[in-house]
Amino acid sequence: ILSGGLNNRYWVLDVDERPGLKTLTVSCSKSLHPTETCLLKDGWDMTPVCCGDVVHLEGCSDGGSWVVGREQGFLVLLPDSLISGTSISNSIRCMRRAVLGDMFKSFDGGSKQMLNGTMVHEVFQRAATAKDFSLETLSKMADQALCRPQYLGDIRCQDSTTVVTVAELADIEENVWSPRFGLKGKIDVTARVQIQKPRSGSHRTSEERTVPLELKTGKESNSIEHRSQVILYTLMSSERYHSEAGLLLYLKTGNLHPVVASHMDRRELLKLRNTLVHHIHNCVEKEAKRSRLSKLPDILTNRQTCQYCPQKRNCALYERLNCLIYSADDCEDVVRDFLQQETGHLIPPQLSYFSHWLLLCGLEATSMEAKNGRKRVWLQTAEESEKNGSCVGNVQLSGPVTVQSDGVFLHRFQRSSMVPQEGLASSGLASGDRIVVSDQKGKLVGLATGYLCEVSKTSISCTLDRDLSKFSGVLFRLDGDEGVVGLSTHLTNLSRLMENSQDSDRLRELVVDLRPPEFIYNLSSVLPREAKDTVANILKGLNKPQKQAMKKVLLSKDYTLIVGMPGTGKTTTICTLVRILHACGFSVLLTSYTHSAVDNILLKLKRFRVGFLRLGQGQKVHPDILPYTEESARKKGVHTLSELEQLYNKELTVATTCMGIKHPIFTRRRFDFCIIDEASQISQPICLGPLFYAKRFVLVGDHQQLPPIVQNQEARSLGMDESLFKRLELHSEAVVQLNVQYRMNRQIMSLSNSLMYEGRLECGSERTATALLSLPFLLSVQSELSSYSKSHPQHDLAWIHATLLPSSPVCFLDCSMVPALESVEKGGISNHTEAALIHRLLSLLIKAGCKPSDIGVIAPYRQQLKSISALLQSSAFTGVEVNTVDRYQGRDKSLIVFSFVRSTAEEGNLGELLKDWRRLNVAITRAKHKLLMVGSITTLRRYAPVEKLLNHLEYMPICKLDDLKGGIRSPCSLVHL
DNA sequence: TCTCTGCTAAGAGGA
Repeated sequence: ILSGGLNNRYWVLDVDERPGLKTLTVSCSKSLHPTETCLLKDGWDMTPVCCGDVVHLEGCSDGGSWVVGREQGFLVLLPDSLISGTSISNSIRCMRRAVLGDMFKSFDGGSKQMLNGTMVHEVFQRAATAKDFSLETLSKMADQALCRPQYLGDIRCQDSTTVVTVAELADIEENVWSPRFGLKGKIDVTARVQIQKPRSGSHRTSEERTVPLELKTGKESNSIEHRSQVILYTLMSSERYHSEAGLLLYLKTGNLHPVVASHMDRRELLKLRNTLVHHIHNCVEKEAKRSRLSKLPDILTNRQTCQYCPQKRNCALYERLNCLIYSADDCEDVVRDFLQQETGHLIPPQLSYFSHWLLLCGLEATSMEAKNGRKRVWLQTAEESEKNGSCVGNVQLSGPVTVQSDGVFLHRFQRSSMVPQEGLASSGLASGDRIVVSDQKGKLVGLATGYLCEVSKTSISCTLDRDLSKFSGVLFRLDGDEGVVGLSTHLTNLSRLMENSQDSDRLRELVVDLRPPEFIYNLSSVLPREAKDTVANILKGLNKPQKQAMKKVLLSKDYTLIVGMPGTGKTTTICTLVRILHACGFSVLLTSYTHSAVDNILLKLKRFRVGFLRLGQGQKVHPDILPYTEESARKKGVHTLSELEQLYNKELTVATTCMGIKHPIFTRRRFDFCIIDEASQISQPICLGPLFYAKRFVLVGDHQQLPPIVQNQEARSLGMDESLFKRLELHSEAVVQLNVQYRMNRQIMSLSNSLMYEGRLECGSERTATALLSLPFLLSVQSELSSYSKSHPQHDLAWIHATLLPSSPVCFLDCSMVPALESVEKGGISNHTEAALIHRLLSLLIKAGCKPSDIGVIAPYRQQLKSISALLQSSAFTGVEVNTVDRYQGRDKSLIVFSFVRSTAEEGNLGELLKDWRRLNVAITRAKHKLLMVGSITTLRRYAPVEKLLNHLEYMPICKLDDLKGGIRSPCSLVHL
């Protein structure tokens, strides 16, 4: 989105370089006409700006020619990537460290001093808010701070002539997003101050200003880093307060330093920002059509500085990769020593693994960044965003703001009376959505974040992280916030895998070197005598492969892979496994990628009185599991470190998502086993995370079902969608297959057997094998159809009769000759004829007595779900679940209708989705009793997997809809039915 | 050519 004005955005069309001078040809118009020029000189010419970049220009433009030089103007590179103040001030010493810090985020372990700093900040901010700095109050507040649960367990103007008086606090911990300068940050204290300066005569002038005030609790260094931080806060809040100076307060000494920035200071800091953002955005580069990792800023060879750098391992790893990629190994002795010390324990294949995955993550990050929707908050007006359904504008605070127990602020907004009334409920935002609050004018961007609670026609309530009551009267906009989750967890896990430690060494052997897993041969050595009876009892309920799986896990020294084919009772198996391990006294870390998968197992486990601790945000946890969360345990009162330790150590079993491993519990606890469900859908770097905390692990999944989603095409082709489950499967001695299924009847199962499992899938019982759809009122529907046929002999309805029959569990309706062509819309691909046909079939099936809640409709494309749902609005269809293939994985329904969607008249481009065998396999294995497939065989034959399925189907009914006379040509003619 | 769920976050200080 390009624009002129205050937050202007220009596209760089051309870069002309000459010594000491860079000339950019830019345009802020979508048509790229007219163009303007921008002259960069006096050091600005070193800005790493490239063709195709978006820039923001400050200063004066004379008839379409900008000059950015020593005394005037700024250029902000890629301004929509907001860079934090601390990242920039960190880059002063070492740009390389700042870039690595952005990639490998949570790497800094923390220290006592940091914890102390956080607490002292809070005490000061509270005292300042209360305007009470008495010793008594301070010590009371300090005591309170010491008992605050979030700190528990987290172990890891001094100018003679000018007098500055802080008159009032405007805000504490104010959040600022500045799209103008491409900056973001949180300001410790925003203070209203009175500044009295001596004038040349005897008079003193006095003025009032609102300025950022930065607190420091450590040594009074008045360092360039500290002052830079203040300058950046002043700059990013300049549109709010128009201040030119800020304050730096050292709490240890009580000294207050005014920090006044010159143009030069701001200029140099913005140049640093530009360099930093350039490196962050260009971590991958193309060389002869192949992508590779880019070079980082140069390595600093200062022993003193590097010794304590939290990024030193990543720094060294990157340098080693450099040598691999660019075959340059002529480095200084100091550097060679450093590399040897940090990475000497790694062999080349391990470095390659790291390098390979870093590249994949870099590629994927590019694709994710392109889709990042957060910048809409400042680039799009509220009206534009409202049209997309991701925003509500023109709302005002209504009623008081109330503080909730968990420290969040409950706000209520209503549409301002100044603008035409329109229902809020239709906005597209729904309760539970994450939101960002900004002002309508775009001056106060990102004021607060939180969750929507309730959306009605007239008002919206939400819980926010900050109290906005002082903004009564201000017009706000609320934007849906998808958040910006980069790949820092991936990278952090990869980096940890390369660590020189026992845990990492072992995991590296298994995962990277693919060392064969080892097993012991005798169960009696692992089974405690007193647990034998209990275990034997639990085993009774299992079938043969399930029992084998249990045994294999107990005998494993490294890992076990459990292949859970569709319907084979994966959840039950995991639940039983946990019960057995629990009975043996083993501790278990139970995880999966999604909250719902974790809770599915826990819901079962709960019935067997196996205790567990569930970590994770209450908002995401299943209501019935909430009593087991840390949150609810804390409500009963946890006040001391030992109470907290007790809470964390009490249960043998701990459950959380793979991303939940940043929890402080993992700084202390190790587990005997880690079980990961859905493992075939988790990307390798994420799957590694929980494995660091367990001696042995169990991956449960099925690589014949859906793989991890990878957005970037190149990353996918380089293997990013290979899960750890798939990678380790080559060691067949570690694999147990659950092949006895209790879901599908014989005919439905045979599809999957011929498509994927080569006949290995078996029915668990004759009852499963022969179960059919129940349609109690089929007779009356049939007679209705017959009488319709009599009065309309031109419509041959034999195909409908055939389709409805419960005795034919698999049925393909071929629309090739109808024809039923797909349509490409903005939201994706859909097929209206298939949607209409499905609508009619469902009404008949429901009329025949099929319960709507027993029906699932599946399509590979979201847009098709929309067009089907739109037809199923009437209350008769309430309960029918319409969803994508991906979302149906792990679930089933008695009756499944699958819409293939794709159908083109000519040889067009085919999508990727249906080319995937695994997606098709998931789609056809969701039905228990009846599977109806709707699609155009002529088009679908071009997909290899569908072709194979169709060949198998020749033994089953395929209704060719061209056989009927007019009946389908206009599906509306079925309406009479 | 479109499938998707995870995540609070910027900063807390030392050498």
